[in-house]
Amino acid sequence: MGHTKWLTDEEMRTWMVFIPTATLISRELDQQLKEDMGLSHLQYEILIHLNAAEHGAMRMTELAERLINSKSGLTYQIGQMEKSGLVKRRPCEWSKSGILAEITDEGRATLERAAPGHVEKVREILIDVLTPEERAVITAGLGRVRDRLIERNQGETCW
Amino acid sequence: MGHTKWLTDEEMRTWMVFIPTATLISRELDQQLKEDMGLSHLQYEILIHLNAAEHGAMRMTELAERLINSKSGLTYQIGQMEKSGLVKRRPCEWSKSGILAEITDEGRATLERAAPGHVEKVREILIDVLTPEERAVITAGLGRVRDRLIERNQGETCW
DNA sequence: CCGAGCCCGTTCAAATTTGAACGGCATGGA
DNA sequence: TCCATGCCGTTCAAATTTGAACGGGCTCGG
Repeated sequence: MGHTKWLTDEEMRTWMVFIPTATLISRELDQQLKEDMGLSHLQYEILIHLNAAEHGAMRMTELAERLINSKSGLTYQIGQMEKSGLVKRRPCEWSKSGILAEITDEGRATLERAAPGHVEKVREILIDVLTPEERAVITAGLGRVRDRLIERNQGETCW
Repeated sequence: MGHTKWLTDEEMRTWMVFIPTATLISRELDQQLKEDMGLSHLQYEILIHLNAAEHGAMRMTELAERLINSKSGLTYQIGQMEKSGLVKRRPCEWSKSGILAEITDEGRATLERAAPGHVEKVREILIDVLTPEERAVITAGLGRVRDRLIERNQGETCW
């Protein structure tokens, strides 16, 4: 505990580049989705996850975990999206206390319309700016970082 | 514009790893700072920037830009931190309408107490999980991504 | 001198996020 | 059977964030 192992210049550069980049990317995507389709990035992600799930439905808690979101935050957003007709709630058959969030046809249609612009933006600001080699390294390295963080958070119930 | 250039599997993997990792890291740091020192990550960053600035002071708008934050959001947070005594406001001498946010002694002391734990966490969750080679690639690649985003946002006044 | 336009930081209302607490339901051991 | 415990999704109040609008001061062209 006595001595802090400070970051070297090289380490500091990595760190100083990571957060701002992530913030900028997030901001950019949010803005694009909002302008084009009136969706927040979170809402878009919700649609993506539900669309990919079997039967287009997923349980609230599981969805929250996948999205790395708080349960209450998800409740709120699903509420909003239900109002917009992108999603609907349905009781879960096999677990009486569970609730399924299910994507509607309108939700799928919205997603289809939103996807091209979103993907294009992702390419433009991130993917196409990196070389395949860089992408490979980033995928491997950050993948490891992510897995550790997920693993470590296993024990905790939720937020 | 007919055809969307979708992401390949390899590209998709990069993308699917990036946002969750950033989210998890951000969450983790927020939590650690909050628990240890009652600071949000934004507040910590504000202290870092002010501490590094000449005279420990910076103009609101410039600070907001550096932090990639909205002006109104910064006004709010500086207000909070002023209440806590970490920061104070001071009129800007050379530009009558400007205001300087200045770190206080208490702010510096808080930062000093907060830094070791923060750095340790950054190491633990990101830096030490990556090899030096990975860090080099990430710094270069994401640095380019960041610079492009900043450049592109030059024209816009603010948020 | 005057007014248009700009930058500054703030204000405001609305939207969102957060975390703690709650009620419903299920499970397992006493 | 009965209660402790745990998970589920929701609710609630408080904190924060967002974006538009505002008032003040400055500068430049008329």
